[in-house]
Amino acid sequence: MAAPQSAMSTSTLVGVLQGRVFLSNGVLAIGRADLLEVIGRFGFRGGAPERTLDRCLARSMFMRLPGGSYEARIVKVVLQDFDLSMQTPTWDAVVRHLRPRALQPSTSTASSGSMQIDSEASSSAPAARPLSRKRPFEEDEEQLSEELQRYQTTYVGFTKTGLLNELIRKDAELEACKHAHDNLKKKHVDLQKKVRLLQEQKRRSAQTIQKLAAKAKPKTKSTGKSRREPITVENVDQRMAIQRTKHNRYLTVESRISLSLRRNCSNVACADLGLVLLDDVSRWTIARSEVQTGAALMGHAISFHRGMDQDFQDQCKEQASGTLGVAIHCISQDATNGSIWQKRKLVALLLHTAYCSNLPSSEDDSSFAGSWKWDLFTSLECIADVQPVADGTAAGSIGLTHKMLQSVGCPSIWSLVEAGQQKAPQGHTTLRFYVLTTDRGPNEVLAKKYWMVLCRDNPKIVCLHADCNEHLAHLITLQSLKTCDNLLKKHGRDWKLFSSLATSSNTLRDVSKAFFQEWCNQHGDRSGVELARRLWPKCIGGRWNSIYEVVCRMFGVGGQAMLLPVLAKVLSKTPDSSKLPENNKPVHSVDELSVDQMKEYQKKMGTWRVNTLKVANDKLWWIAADCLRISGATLVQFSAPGQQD
DNA sequence: TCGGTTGCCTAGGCTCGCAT
DNA sequence: ATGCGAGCCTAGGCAACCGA
Repeated sequence: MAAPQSAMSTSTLVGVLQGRVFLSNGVLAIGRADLLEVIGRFGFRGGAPERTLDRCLARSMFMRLPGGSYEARIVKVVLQDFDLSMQTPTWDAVVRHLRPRALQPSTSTASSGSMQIDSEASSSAPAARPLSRKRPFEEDEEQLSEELQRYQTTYVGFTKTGLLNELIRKDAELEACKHAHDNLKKKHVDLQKKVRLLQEQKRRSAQTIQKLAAKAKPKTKSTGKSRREPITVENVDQRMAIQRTKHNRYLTVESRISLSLRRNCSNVACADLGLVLLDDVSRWTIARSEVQTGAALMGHAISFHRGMDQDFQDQCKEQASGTLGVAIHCISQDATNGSIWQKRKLVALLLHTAYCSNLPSSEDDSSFAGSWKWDLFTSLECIADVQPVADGTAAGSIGLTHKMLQSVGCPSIWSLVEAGQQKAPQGHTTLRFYVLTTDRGPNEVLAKKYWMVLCRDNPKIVCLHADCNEHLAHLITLQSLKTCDNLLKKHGRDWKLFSSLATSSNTLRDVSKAFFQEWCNQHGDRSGVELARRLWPKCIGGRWNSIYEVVCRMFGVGGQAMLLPVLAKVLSKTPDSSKLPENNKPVHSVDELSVDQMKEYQKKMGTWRVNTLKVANDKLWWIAADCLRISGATLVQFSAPGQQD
């Protein structure tokens, strides 16, 4: 804002800072916007600043100057008697001391001097706020002057500005002390609360210990057995009951385990299990119980393996001459099909550990020779936490195995080799056996080789391979299919058994609707609903046992006599070629790829239909399938015991 | 501390309506 | 007739809050 020239006629212009004009009589010549800000900051009379300004102007509390400026005398008191070299913080503090309730127009002449204000800080100076030293404006001039004069008499040699600065400094110190005091007070209250809580915890713990001790004492005396009885057929209802504590509020630990077992042994959602059990238990309680039970099992496994390590270390310390420690870890690991969770596979690991920290030598115990003394071993079977498969390679498999073993506290070959363990003192030996049971996937086979390489230089770690029996059934089926194909070739057949079964099942799935209708036409509606309504099962390569479902269905619906007439009728019809691009019909899709795929599919299905009809007419195909069905029953029983009818 | 409630979110499956 | 997307449902996870 430019300095109004007319203002110089009544006051002497001494400076222009940040658009504000400072006059030698201690007033500001400021613009309307600044004046409104001043009114807003000092809260003159309350109400909207605009209305306040209008009222003040009407009462000549501000003087309007030519050029759109106003003369505001709010700084008169300060400027009268002081040297005017105060910095902005000082100025703000002074204003706080002098927060006026009303502005009194003053006619007093001003003293000379100039005021310097930090322009940047000035614009963001804090708004006036009431302080402990707040005074009404009516008394401000007289009281402040009297107070300062009194101080000057006491503190001789100080200027008024110096005294004021001292007051401001003391104010700041007081504020800081108050703040620190509040903090300490709060901390004190918190600590008192914490002490009370700890005392309460201590008291309760002591009570619980007393109660448990009182409970345990008579039982151990009277029976001499463990406090917990194992679950048997007779007491299963009692042990698995859902019970609550005496206030009927909290579930007992046994009940929580029971809930989680019931949930895991059933296919009932958490939200519905309460309804099934006729207990008003929330789904969250059941979910929490599952987590707690799982955590307890994991904790037990970790505790067991730590105990094992401790036992081995104790034996090492004792330096028992000629003793042998043996640990056997049987690891079974397999992954699910892909995309089971977040587009990824999941892998599970079953671990069976048995160990004996001090196996007697054959010289010590004559009965030991020739047989293991398994009663000296302590064992545990546990399941590691399920992990998602991020890397399907052998290295990824090793990483997952290592991670899952760590999760149950069992050292892996890797961790043993890395830790340089097996450095037992002279006289004591600890042997570790790792039995790795997996499928015959290429990554698993390679991973097993990696494990063997890892421990090849360590004679105290033995790594053994084993094949999973369930996967073995698939491998046996595969081998029998190969043998069957060789025999078929010798009998002049150009089709193979698995591929012909897969082709026929795909064809039957493709024509399922027509197949059902034709079956109903030929064999009646009742037979159609019973035998032909369900979708034909699929053959899946790799899951070789899947063909048993197909051959069982083939003979379950009546074999060649029932199936062939229907198939012949359905497959003799020309396939629907209405969508083939060779026809001159308009094609909706503009996607060339999908057109190509459609053509390819139609072509393939045409070939499959011909092949299906061909093998269905061949008596040998039915005989081979029947042989497979009969011979496979045992394998399926091994592989998936619940599936066999 | 425990158990219940509520709200918000994700994933997957299914149905239905609409456009082609 | 078919493909596609919106919407709904189910199952479940997580966090915050509340009351006893």
